[in-house]
Amino acid sequence: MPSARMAGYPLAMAARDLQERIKKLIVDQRLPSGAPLPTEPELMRLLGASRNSVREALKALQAMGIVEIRHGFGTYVGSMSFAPLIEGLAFRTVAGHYRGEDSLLQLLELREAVETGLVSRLAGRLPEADLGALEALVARMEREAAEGTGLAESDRAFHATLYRGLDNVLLGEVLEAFWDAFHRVQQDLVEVAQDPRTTCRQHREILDAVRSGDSLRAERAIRDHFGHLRTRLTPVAAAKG
Amino acid sequence: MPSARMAGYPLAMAARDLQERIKKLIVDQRLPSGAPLPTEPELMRLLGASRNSVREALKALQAMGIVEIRHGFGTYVGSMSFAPLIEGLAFRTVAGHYRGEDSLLQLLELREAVETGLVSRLAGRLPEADLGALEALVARMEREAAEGTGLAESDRAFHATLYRGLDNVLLGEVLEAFWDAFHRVQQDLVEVAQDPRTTCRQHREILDAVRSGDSLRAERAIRDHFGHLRTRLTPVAAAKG
DNA sequence: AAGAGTCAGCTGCTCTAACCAACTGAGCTA
DNA sequence: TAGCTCAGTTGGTTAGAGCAGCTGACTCTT
Repeated sequence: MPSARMAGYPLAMAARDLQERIKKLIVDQRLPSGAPLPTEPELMRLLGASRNSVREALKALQAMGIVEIRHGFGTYVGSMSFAPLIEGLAFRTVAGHYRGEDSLLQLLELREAVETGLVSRLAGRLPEADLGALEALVARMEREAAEGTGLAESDRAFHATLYRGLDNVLLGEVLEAFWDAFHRVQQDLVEVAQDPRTTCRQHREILDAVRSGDSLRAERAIRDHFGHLRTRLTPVAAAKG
Repeated sequence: MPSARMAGYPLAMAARDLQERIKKLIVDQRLPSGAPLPTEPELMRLLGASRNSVREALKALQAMGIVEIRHGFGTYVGSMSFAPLIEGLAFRTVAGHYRGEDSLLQLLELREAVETGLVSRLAGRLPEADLGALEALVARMEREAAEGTGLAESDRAFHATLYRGLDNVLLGEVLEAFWDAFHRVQQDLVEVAQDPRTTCRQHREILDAVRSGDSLRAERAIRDHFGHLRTRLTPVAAAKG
């Protein structure tokens, strides 16, 4: 005989329900990121389900970034980052690519569409501190370009810093997620042979344009940057498709 | 004694690995959305893991939209939609809201930031077919406003149709995901008492602006629309926080 | 007394084995 | 032939046992 099931709950549909009830637990108790959740045995009692069902629910929540599981330590409320979005977006793009779709190009265009729209609003409105940080990043990129080391991390930081000026954490995270997904897939799928010096020049132009306050020039700078990436991408993607 | 583990794999880390290997299976075999995956017993043999571990991996993949599980039927490659993104975004917003953050406002601003940037590029470039569809949608909204029925679905369709003109499926899906997340959270958290006639007027203005080809006017129309939503939102959100 | 090693106990992780529940399709019944 | 029933397949759930990582208190050494 299975178990003395708690009255009031239907016999099936445990799994989907469990997830909801765990989420409700977090919301109802106002648990902040990093707060400890009940242990697996406790959740079993609390939710009236078996260990397996509880674990499956937790695994799903973990995949959504809602919960963080640390072996031998405990389960915690997750950081609610967009790591799952990156994961999903990257997989979707890779799978599409191998099926002959231009999914990588679409991902790049998504970034371009969003960033061109945002950068024009930034032109002339960035605080001096941010401009300085961007300046330092471009300088770092130029140093890295001369040394021949990769400048991916600097590129990521540049874009992140740029849109920090919009003063919306959520937006910043989403853009970073797009960058991460694109970067990961690009590394997995194609060998990009970009000239680092060109990349530096383009970033400096973006910075100068934003500093000058010329919206149209800023937009054009971003579009040039992405356009360059796109031309580097298309033939390789087509050849691999 | 547990099991004769397959040689070549470390003793631990099965779970994270299993997900990767199932994803690899999909990619390597070029499985399109909807294609059937091996059954659970087959996956057990194939991956050399127990039923539980296989199921936990599948649950995680399901949460990411990579896999679709149908009880009594089979497991299939998922539609790779952004349903998980909606889930995660909605939960993040709800949780933040109950902790006193203005997360709902941030979500709205995210939509505003992206859409204002995009709509200016659309102005004057929308094919007549899309303009006609938008016209029909606004007409439907006006009818719904008069009848007093909800016009949420029309609003969703309007925004979706609008950005279809950008010719990027991915972008369209992301925007729809943002809309869905916002709509769901809004319904859960606050009672909005919007005047449907105002909403209609604003959508008609957006349409007219886009048709006229005046980028600035289109941008202003979108900003007005979101600004109106924002003013309806702020006091309630603050009161509930 | 202070430091380092050990071990008991928590935690989550994996496995096995059995049974429940949803769906399909072949075969029986009317 | 039309409809029903039932067996077989698939995923869903439970149970109990043992494995693996982390912590902190205890003990042994210095």
